[in-house]
Amino acid sequence: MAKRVGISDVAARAGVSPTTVSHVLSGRRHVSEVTRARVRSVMDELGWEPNQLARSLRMQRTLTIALIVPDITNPFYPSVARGLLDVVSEPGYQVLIGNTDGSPSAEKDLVARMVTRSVDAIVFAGYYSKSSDVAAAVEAGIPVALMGGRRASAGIDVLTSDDLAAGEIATRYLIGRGYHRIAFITGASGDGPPADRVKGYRRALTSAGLRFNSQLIVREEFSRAGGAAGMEKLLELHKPPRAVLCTNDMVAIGALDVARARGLRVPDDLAVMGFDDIEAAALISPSLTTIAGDPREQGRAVGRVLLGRLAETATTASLPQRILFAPSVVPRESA
Amino acid sequence: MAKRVGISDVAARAGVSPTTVSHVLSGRRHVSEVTRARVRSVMDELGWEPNQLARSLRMQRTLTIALIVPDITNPFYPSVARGLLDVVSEPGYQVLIGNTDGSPSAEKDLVARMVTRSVDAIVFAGYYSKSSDVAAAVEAGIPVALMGGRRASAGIDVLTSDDLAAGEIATRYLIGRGYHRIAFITGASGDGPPADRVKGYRRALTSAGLRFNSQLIVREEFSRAGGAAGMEKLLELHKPPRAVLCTNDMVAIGALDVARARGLRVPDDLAVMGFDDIEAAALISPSLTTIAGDPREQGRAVGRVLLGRLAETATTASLPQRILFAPSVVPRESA
DNA sequence: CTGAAAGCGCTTACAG
DNA sequence: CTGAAAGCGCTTACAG
Repeated sequence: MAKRVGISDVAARAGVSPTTVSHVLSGRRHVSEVTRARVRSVMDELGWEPNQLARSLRMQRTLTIALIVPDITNPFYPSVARGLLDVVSEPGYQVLIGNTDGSPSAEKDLVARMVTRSVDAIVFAGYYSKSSDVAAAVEAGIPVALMGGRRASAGIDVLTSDDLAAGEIATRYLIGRGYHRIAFITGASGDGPPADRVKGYRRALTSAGLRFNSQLIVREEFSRAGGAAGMEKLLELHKPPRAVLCTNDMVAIGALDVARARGLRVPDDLAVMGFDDIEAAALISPSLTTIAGDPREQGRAVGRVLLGRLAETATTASLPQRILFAPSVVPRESA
Repeated sequence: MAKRVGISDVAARAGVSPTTVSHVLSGRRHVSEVTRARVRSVMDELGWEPNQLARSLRMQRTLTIALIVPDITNPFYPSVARGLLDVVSEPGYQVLIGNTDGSPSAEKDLVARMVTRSVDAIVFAGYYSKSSDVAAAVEAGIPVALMGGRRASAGIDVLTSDDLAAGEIATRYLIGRGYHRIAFITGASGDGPPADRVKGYRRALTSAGLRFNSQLIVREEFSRAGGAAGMEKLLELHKPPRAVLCTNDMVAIGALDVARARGLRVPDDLAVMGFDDIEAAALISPSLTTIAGDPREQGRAVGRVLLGRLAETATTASLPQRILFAPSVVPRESA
């Protein structure tokens, strides 16, 4: 590899100053037709492209967005990444990914690293996203989009799926199909998305004039085994449910395992519904009716919000927003 | 946000030169105990961390690795990304992701962009990875790891799954379980991984003393529908196969659909095997026996190779390597 | 319409 | 043991 050519090489060869070369590139000041043509041809000839590093240092922006997630291996996040890339690539941004495994120290560390790298913006998704996780970025004046947070605050826009609506929509769907005795297999109580889904379930029951029965809420692990255990418990009830909502698709698959083992017909004897629409939901048999957000669209929305922030000036800045993504039913065989 | 503090602020406050501050940070030259302690405390006090951009420009390395893939949404790639992060994060590298959709122009474009951004290394995975795709990087002296390429060349290490071995291993597994009439549902002929899998299948048959029968190779789309279509064709044969190898798991799931519809018992009447071990393979019923590489480990291997290249000097440089990843059988219910 | 010079924030030969 | 100065490769006030 020969010595990399720089702007001054181009300038010398074209018989102009680096200033002028820079201006033909940026178009930020008029350059005479002939000069411009000459510079352009020298650029092509030498194959020169401006070094982004130097440019970034000088212009104080890197055209880089950090995407910090708990586990890039969880299919939700690649879809978000895709959506983000969909909208930010065109204006020239690249995305830097960071994986935290949900560890608070890794989260802090990664945010700090991204700050020292002068990323232009950060999208942060933690299992329990809190604004304190991104304090270092906010302090440095870097706009952040928090996925899954409870509320927006200065410098932090929040974008999250509407889990309460998800629970409501799922429940209304089952009620609409004639199921009145509906159970819910969820996890340990807390106040994350699972709790919101249960809240939506209660709300939908109430507004349909159905009684909420706490016996029909069972708490298990968020796994296939948890779903199976929950289903067993429900079937031991004096009056077992006719339909069961499961806090996520893996739990629903566990519930279906039990239904199959017991010889129950799904959805006739028992309807089963999950949340998230993982890839397997469509592939198992019976296929799983579930509630889906659109992670790629969420990624796009995040990109748009951030691009908006990056285009703002101090005087045009709008208030931090909280954007909720409405989910919808993906009807399949199980309910 | 106050004006960002720089190395000269730290130096001034500690009563030393920026040179010294830099050296206490890098440890590349001795600094007296007391000075070092003073500088350190000022660093903490002001919360100063060196601006990576400036550092990169000066040191001519960015501690950044680009990962260019066709579709980050294909679960194979997030796993590779994870493995890559596993090994490169510790020494301080970050990874920049690029999505090409397999478009040759997007591939060239992304490689070029990564070069202008002075990434330290590139891992490139195309659907049909060729070294010409990364020519710009090689010219710029940036080491590249090509995933899926046919051969290594100057500046390009190749790491790829051993599809020939995969086909052989799968076939031997079926033979070992007593299946002798084994079909293969694959795609249009070509010379990518699918063709290698078929080649391995032929080789295993031959070395087991079984006859290769071209009627038992059917070519369909790489999809669930393709798998179903292929299975139908095979069942129409005068003597249908007792076992079928499918070029990937989605195709295998299509084959299983047909088996279920026809009331065939799997694996007694018909054994079905796929390749790749997608998430759904374990979740469907009967669960799918398949062949798995270990994408995360592949990502780790890529990271190690690249880190090795980055540590090399002109004199210590070793020849480009081609590394093959051996797959293994994941035995489940379907075969 | 164009250029010389300063500066983004560091590191590192060079000198003492 | 330490510092002054040059330089990484650009962009942009400032001046003409």
